[in-house]
Amino acid sequence: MAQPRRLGAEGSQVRTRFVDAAEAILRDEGYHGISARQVAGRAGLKTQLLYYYFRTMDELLLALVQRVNERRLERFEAALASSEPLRALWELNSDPSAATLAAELTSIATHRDAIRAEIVEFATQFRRMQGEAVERLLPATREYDSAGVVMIAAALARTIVTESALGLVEGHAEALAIVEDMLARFEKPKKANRRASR
Amino acid sequence: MAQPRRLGAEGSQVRTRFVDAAEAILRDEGYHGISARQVAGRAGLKTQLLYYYFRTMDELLLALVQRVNERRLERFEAALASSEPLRALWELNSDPSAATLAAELTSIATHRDAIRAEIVEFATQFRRMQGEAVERLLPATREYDSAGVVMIAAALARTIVTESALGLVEGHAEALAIVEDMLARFEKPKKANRRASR
DNA sequence: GTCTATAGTTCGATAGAC
DNA sequence: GTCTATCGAACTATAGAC
Repeated sequence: MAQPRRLGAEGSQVRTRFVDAAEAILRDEGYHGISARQVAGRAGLKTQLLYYYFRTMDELLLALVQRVNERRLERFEAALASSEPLRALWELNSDPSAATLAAELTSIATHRDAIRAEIVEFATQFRRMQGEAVERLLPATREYDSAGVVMIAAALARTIVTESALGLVEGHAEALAIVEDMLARFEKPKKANRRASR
Repeated sequence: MAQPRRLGAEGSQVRTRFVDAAEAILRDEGYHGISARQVAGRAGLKTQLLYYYFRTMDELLLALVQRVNERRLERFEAALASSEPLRALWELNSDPSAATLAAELTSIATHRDAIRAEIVEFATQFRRMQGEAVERLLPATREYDSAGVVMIAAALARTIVTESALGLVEGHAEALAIVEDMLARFEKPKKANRRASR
């Protein structure tokens, strides 16, 4: 039992098209657009074909979450390798497309246990990795705990992206100015005075 | 036209019960539980009766949004009148019940124009009011812009609440420690050294 | 692997009796 | 103001032919 029908292979091109469509819908319309019919419609495929590749909608969403997470890890490594890793990390968290997707998936996670487990596990690890990276990047003389700074930055970045999508921008510019100030202060600490501006 | 059926009065007790039920569902289960049938079920009333009091589900949700906003304003005034207004403001933004509700309503706002307009308008005003209050509360010698600080605090508070509900807590304690430090530093500036702790 | 057909559920909303 | 009855649409998912 538990395996009534057989499924399309992981690497299948059609399977990928379904995941692509789910991602596009989540980005453009949000969680409410995610139904088997709409995903298939967007992919230009028959609704029932989706159930050949995924047992349930949860399975499709899980595949999307995993793909999103993998991509995020890759971009994280790239950010660390850049010449301004702190700024690159901030921009990774601020990427509208990725942040919107993450927010919608998190919203879905509220009432889908499998999705929630996957998201929470990854987010926990990812945030820890960011904390360790920032710990290495910031001067030892800094004022605040790395994990706390990463948490605050992540919360701010995602909030700005999701609010902007709604047309709510009050306070964004001012908050971004603070972030810019911090980045300018810490990104290239060479030997510069770290209590400079504002 | 546009007024096909007549509706129950604003002050009606039954009407309030529907709004109460919608609020409870949004708190406990999230946006996905908000359907006419489920709201009526929770209220112990017939589904069709809901449509006597509200023309559409949007109208019910709008009534809820307005009630939530009014309550928020009241609590804001109370916070300002407290002995530790900065802390009270932080706690207002961190209240799990209110923050969860706000987050779910915001999520719903994504694809409901009337709801979005109401939420965005209020949030804009409310954030501005908070900015002005903080501007008055913080010492003039402070480092950062009030509006920016309010934005960051609001984003952090809501994020911590919604993530905690999912079971994601990585970085929360560290971020809260930073907030505590700030509050301790600024809440009672009497004549104390403002570069004290850590 | 892809199709047609369809079961079974829930949804928002309305008509009309009482 | 509250009820019964119901429409039409969207939903997840399955059965079975090709």
